[in-house]
This record gives sequence, structure tokens and C-alpha cells, in this order.
Amino acid sequence: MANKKRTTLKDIANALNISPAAVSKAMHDDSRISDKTKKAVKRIAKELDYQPNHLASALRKGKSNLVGVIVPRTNSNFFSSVLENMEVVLNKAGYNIIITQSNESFEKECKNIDTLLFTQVDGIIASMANETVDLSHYEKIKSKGIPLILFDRGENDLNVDYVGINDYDSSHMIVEHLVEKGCKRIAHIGGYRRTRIFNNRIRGYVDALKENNLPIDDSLIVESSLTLEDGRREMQRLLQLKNRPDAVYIASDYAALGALQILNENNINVPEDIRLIGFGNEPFTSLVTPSISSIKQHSKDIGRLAAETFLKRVDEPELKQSLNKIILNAELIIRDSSK
Amino acid sequence: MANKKRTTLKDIANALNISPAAVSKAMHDDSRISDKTKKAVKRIAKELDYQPNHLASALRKGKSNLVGVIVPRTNSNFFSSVLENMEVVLNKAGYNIIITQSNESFEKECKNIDTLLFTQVDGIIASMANETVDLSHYEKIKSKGIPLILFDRGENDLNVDYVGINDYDSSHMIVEHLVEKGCKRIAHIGGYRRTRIFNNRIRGYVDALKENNLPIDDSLIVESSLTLEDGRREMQRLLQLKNRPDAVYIASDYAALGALQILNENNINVPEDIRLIGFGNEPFTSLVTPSISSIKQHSKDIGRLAAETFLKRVDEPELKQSLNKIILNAELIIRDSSK
DNA sequence: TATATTTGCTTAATCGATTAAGCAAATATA
DNA sequence: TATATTTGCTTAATCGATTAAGCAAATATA
Repeated sequence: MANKKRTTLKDIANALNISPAAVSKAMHDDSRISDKTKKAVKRIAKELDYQPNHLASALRKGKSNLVGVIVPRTNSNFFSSVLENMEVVLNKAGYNIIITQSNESFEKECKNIDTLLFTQVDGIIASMANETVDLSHYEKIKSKGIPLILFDRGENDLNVDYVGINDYDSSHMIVEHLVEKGCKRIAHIGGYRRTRIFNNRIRGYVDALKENNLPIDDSLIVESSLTLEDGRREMQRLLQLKNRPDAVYIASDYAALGALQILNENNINVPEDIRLIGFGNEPFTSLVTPSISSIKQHSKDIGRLAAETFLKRVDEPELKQSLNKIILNAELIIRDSSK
Repeated sequence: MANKKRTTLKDIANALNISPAAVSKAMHDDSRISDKTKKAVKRIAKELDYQPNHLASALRKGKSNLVGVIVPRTNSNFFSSVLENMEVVLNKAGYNIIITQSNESFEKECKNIDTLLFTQVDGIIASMANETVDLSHYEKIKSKGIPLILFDRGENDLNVDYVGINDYDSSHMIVEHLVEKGCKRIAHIGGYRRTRIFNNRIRGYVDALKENNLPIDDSLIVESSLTLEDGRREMQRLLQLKNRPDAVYIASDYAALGALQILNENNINVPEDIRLIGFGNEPFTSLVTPSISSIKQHSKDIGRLAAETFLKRVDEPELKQSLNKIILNAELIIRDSSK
């Protein structure tokens, strides 16, 4: 049942004894169609519950009005919020978004891109997976001539638009804050250097230490995937050092949570014995005991700006894509873990 | 730049001096095309980097191979995990998914449905927003003759497939567990009765109390949106009762977290003074202090089963849609908050 | 050897919406 | 009154891929 054929422009045309072309123009308020015809067309369209076939117009116009989005995972508040705000802006401009998750996997990310290109998206907005080093799948997007916008996890070498926060400066803020609190041995559990944002966080951390005349101790710097488990493992390792750190700056709230668990399990007082700072300002940072200081990334603005950047690219297709960074200043939210 | 025209079947046909029809068949390994031609076609296709135009084939075949998904929010682990597993099954079957978020808003949900229908999805898999009472927008999906599958937040009246857990029994498990621990005044911070799953949780809670010969006290039952804030507010209210509860069963982990904050802030010992149980088994339940007992909903299975149910519907289009429930048994994970 | 079947393609129509080109009637301008 | 312009449509082609129908050559069967 229910397989009633859909109403098409032709059905409306037949009902009014005019051509489908006239109907199409009437629906788009073409100035060369009389008001009388427009009204009649719209009345019949409503009567027959006409819904334009998007596939047909997309095919004809060479434009699907779909934007593909790739995120590592949707389940963090950061990405979820970015998506939400991206959607608002794009919907308003007549675009729909197709969300895909890479699950931090390079292979999945490649598949996602193939899928999105296959679906004829008009552009792709992406945040790269942890595993990604080879960028040829992103080059594929560029070679199709559709806009590629990166956010949060980006890569200069791709020479495309990028929206994100100032990771280098954020690390500075964190180190300055900890130094102010009297910390001398500040450890950093970071992401992999191959990912630009994590490299920048490490650089910011190292430079800030230098500026404060603190020694750089390689045993206090570690790279990982920044999962909760990574946070637990690396914190455990740090505790086993002869010379323990008096503060730990962790480049992800999830890993920071894992680290906090280890500290709590070992009855180490936070912030008295060891101060802790995370990154991302996930909601749980304010909920755990002690609450975790963290960097607020302005996810709403990032989503909005990424969407707007895409729209700008669509408006000016003649413009060659090039490295064009929009960098927001992040904010350090100080909570109990570093007070 | 980069606006090199895409390769089409016709380009391949021209290169080999055969008809586009033959090329199409060769690409699909039609038995009436010679191996020699197939090989040649595939070689040229590769050479010219041919990517089929999905819009064209979708239009011709009357099938977009897109499945629309509507979730209240992606940022809970439950929905994120459901989506991930749904995607695996659907991708394998050649479908892509378009994820949309309703943000618990009825209005947004209506828009999402319009958007998805407009995009010519072959079916919709949805979990309803908190606000939703009127179901006419869902009826619209049914009247288009495409499959509609509901999961988690469903509604019998729509007479479609549903995948979810046994909420009624889950409430029973929780109450039994608390009674076993000696609790006599068990409160319930639930969702709105108009949403079937929350109504079932309330019913299960009430019936289980009766079976254990415990009185039903209306002041201990409350309906809310189950946000973290709701949890805080309602817990605060419960604490002000002359006759405080000795246990609280909360139909969402987020609200349970809010309640726990209030208890911690008021120096009320959990579980000694008041036992606490949440619902959903979000990751943070095991991370907070004390860790929160909760119901594990088998999100992976729900995602997989919803996808499989959709595929079954597509395979048997002659079958009329009807109420067809797949109910999984949930699991109570006991943690410190109720030990 | 004569007929039937199979193989390997081509031709032409189709999915709906859109748009360039064009035409007749109505209206404006010289 | 004669010509130019505008109005309101129609015609026909198009976006690519697919498929029913059909045809000629090759092969199989009687």
C-alpha cells in the first residue's frame, strides 16, 4: 500500500493544461509567468501535495545542496555542538548535512570521503582522525573542485580553509597559570605530534616552560591517543618517576579524567599534591571531584564559522582554495583541580 | 581551477567506441556483455577516474540508497553508539546515512523529517524528541510508503517497527535491587509519561513497589525532561520533604549526575544515606564519585537491529508496515551508589 | 542444410526538473 | 499606423545512468 505515485511537475501541468516548464517557472516565481498562473500552480501543487524531487533538480543543476561532514566521533560535547551550529547556518542557506564518523580511523575516514563524494556533496567540512598522516584522500576532494573546509584537527599542507582555536597560545595560558600557582615540574600528556593541533600544544607548552626558565624534561612529555585509558596509563607512569611532576597538563578532557581517576585511586590530593588541567571543557569536567580546569574551545563559533566559510567558497567558486586560517582565542576555565 | 568535468559513462563509451548502455552493463557485470568488453571498460574507467553519478542512478532507479536518521542528540554515548553500529550494517548493504538531531524539539523534528523526505531518503530510522506528542509528521513518512523504524523512544500508535529495551522490566530490576538493600522509600525522578518509554519506566516502578508491599507516595514521583539541571532541581526538592526517600531511581544518567551533585554538596552519604540509580550506562557513571549504578541498554544491538529491520522492510516492500516490536533485555550494572 | 537459440551489442525511452531558444499575442513607442 | 518591446507561455534539449526492446552475427540443434 501507500505506494501512490509521487506528484510531479507534469501532473500539475496536466491538471492546468500548461507545460511543465511553465509550472517549474511558476514554482520559482519567474517574472515571466503571470500572477494568475502562479497562483493556480501553487494551489494545485498544494492540492496534490507536490514535493519537488530533489534528485532530479540536483542532477540537472549539478548541485546536490548536501554538505558532507566528517568528525572523529559525535559523542563528545565539542563535536556535537559544532555540528549543531553548523547545521543551523547551512540549513538556513538551503543545505542539508550528511554527518559521518571516522572513529579516529584513517581507513574509515577514506571510506567516508568516498561515500560523500559518491553522494555528490557540494563540499566537505572535516576534522581529521587521530591516525591520519597520509593526506591523499583529502587531495582527492580538492581535485574534484569542491570546497574542503577543515576545523579543529587540520593540516596546513592541504592549503584549504581552516577554523580552530589558538592551540599554541592555549598551552601558554595553561603553563602561565600553573607557574603562577607555584608549579615547577609540569608534565604534559599530549596527542601525537603528527597532528598539527597537538604539535602546537606541545610547542606552546615547551616554549612557555622556556620563557619561565623551567627545564624541559623529556620524561614529562608523552604522546598518546588521549583516550581515557591513555590518561590512566600515562598518569600511572608519571607517578612511578623518581621525580614526580607537581602538575599535569593533558591535551584532552577524556585523558584528564583517566588521569584524575588514577590520582584519586592513589589518594593523591588534587590540586594540593598535583595540579591537573584538561582541554576541551567537556561538561563532565565540572561534574567530577575535584572539578577539572580546562580550555573552552568555542565550539558554537567554530561550527558557525566553518559553515559560513563553506558558503563563502560556494559563492566565489572562481577563487582558488588556499590556506586561510580563522583562529579563535580559547579561554581557560579554572576549576578546583588547579586552584 | 580543478573544475575538470567529471568522467561519465559516455566518455568511456566514446573512448571505446561502444554505446553508453554497454558501458553501464559492463560496469554491472551483466552476463550479456563479453569479458573482453568488461575488461576494457573497467580499464578505461580506472584510467579516467570514473565515479558514477549517484544522483543520476538514484533518479533513474527511484532509490537514493540514503537512510535518514533522527536522534534527539548525538552527544550521548547511547545515541552515538547506536549510530555507529547502524552505519556499519547499512554501509555494508550499500546505504549511506544522513544523521539529523532534533535537540528534543518537536519543531526541529518536523523540519528534519521534511528535510529527509526532500532528500529522497529510502527510509527513516528515528528516536522521538521529548517534546513530541503530535505524530502527524511521522504519519507523513508512512504515507510516502517508505519504511519508518523507531528505536528507544517509540510510540505504539504509529504501528511501525520498533527496537528498544524492556523499560518496564528494567524498573522492576532496579526496585528489586533497592528493596534487597533494605530501602523502603524509593523515589523516582522520571521522564514525561507522554513518552512511552518513560511511562513504562514509571509503571514498572509503581508495580514493583506494589509487589513488594511498599506504599506509593506521589510526592516521591516526579516527571521532568531529565536534564542534569532537572536532576539537581528535583533532588533538591526531594531533600526538602519531611519524610526523605532512602533511595532515588532516576530515568536518565544525566539527571542522576545532577542529583548526585546535590547529594554531595549537601554532604549526604551515597549509598549509606540515600542510594542512587541512573539509566543508560553513560561512560561517566563509572567515573564520578561514587560511581553510579545504571541500566545498560545494549546500544550496539539496538543500532544493528534497527538497521537490519530497515533492510528487511526494503527487501519485502509488499509487506504492510505494522507494529512489530523487538525488545531487548537490559542489564543492571551495580556500582558504588547503590552497594 | 534449415531453423532455433544464444551472444553481444545498439537504439531509444525514461527518471523529473530545469533552461535556452523561440514564438505569438499584447502592449508600448515613434 | 508601423515598428519595437514586453509578456506569457511552449518546445526541445539536457543533467547521467539505466533498461526494455530489438537486431545482427555467431553458435547450437534438428
